[in-house]
Amino acid sequence: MRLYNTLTRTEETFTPGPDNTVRMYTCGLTVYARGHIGNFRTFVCVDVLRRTLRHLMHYRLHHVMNFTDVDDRTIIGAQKAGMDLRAYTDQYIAAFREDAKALGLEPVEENPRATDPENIAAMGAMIDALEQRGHTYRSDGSIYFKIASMPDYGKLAHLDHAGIKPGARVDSDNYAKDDARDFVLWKGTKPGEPTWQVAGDTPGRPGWHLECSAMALRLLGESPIDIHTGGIDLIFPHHENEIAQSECATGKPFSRFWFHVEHLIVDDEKMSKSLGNTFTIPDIITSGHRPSAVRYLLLSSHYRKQLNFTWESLQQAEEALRRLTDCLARVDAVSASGGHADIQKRVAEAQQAFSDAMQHDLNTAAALGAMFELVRAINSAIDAGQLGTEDVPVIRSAFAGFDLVLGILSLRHAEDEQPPVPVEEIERLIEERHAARRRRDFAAADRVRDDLAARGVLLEDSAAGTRWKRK
RNA sequence: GGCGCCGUCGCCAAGUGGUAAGGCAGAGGUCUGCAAAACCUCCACCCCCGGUUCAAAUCCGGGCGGCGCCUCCA
Repeated sequence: MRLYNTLTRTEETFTPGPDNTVRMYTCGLTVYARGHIGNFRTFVCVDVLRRTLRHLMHYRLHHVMNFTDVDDRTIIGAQKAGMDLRAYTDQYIAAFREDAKALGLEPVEENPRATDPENIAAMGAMIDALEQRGHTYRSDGSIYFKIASMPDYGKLAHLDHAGIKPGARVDSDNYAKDDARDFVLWKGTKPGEPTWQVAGDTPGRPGWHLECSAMALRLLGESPIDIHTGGIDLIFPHHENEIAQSECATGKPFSRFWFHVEHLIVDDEKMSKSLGNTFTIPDIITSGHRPSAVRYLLLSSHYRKQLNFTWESLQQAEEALRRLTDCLARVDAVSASGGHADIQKRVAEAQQAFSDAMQHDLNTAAALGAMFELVRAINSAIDAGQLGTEDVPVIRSAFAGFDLVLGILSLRHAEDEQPPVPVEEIERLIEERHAARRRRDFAAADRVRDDLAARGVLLEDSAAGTRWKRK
């Protein structure tokens, strides 16, 4: 498949390692607050990459996504809450897991935390390697990476010293550095802060970038790993510095591919906690929308384009997704016997178009287009009475295949299994309404339908009977 | 100031050299007790101006507009 590589700024053919396994690392959430849907845009797009590699390309995955559970924000948050750092960050990891499930993220193979002892140890080992190779210096009890020691520093971000904005605040830390571009590997201990011992018993805590390099190499093995992913804002300085640390420590390239997801925008501004314009999954649910619609919306445009979040587009996503599930419900109700070569040909064409689109740098919008073209063909065939029970499994298996990659239909079905009104009650009311219709008491029948609609359940009559669905 | 991305129907969004996918919304029709769903029909000279080409939404140049990164950030 073709995949855009930030390192080369071109689309390249991606191939897995010799064992057909893809070793992938994703920079996960800093767990000082609940993640918002901008954060989750990245994770959903990475999930689609993961699913495409796994379910469409049939590669094996070894995918690591970390939790950053120690940094200024988590420390300050824990102090304010009067909690232990671990307990404080546990809450947000739990929230992440809930939201990830609501958005249909496939579990990844490993979710390390920066403060796990084996990861702290790996960071210490990396600092040792960097010290031995002469890439570090110490100042005020902290250990720094010396950028002047790495000739090709800046190759990912294409930024150099001259590109740094004059007068810009270069570092928010109160640590002494030789060069403004140098970054801290290990922050010297401060009173009241959590402390670990590494690198010749230096007390302190990890710098911003060290954990990802250390965990990626510890868990994924020898570099280069195959794909490193994250939000576009991580290109600089985070990923640039990860490259610096990892490559100077090992003497080998860190990652073959760099995959970056563009920002979610809201009101023409980046969605971010500092701007106060964020929405979380609980916010979405409170507003009466469904996580499946969020996932659909996030997949409706290309991952390398900014996506402007609006409630209108979320509603449009909701309706589009409904068209897909309504079609599949109609397919399930088909009772005529036989099979039809024409519709099965359309299915095969859609599968091809879907696969082509996904293999072309994850063109999810085009892949959805292929699904909708098939939906129209199927609906037309049903209306014309040209769909039989032999066609049904062919269609179902095609959509199951699409959904292994996109993960929207199964998510919606899971939501539908928990309607706002108990299923037994819905079924009882459908029976009541059915009786009313039989005695041609349409006023009573309509009342049942309207009442259910007010409670979030819609009824649809057809020759095959009455179907209910969530609003 | 440096680097990068983007501007396609009312809204969302593919297409990146061969004459504009798809979804939402809207209009008309068919079906229906009424709805809903579905189907059929209708709905775009692709921000502007030049240039290259037999041919450009797609390539080149110049504008205009928007966003991001250069500082913690998905």
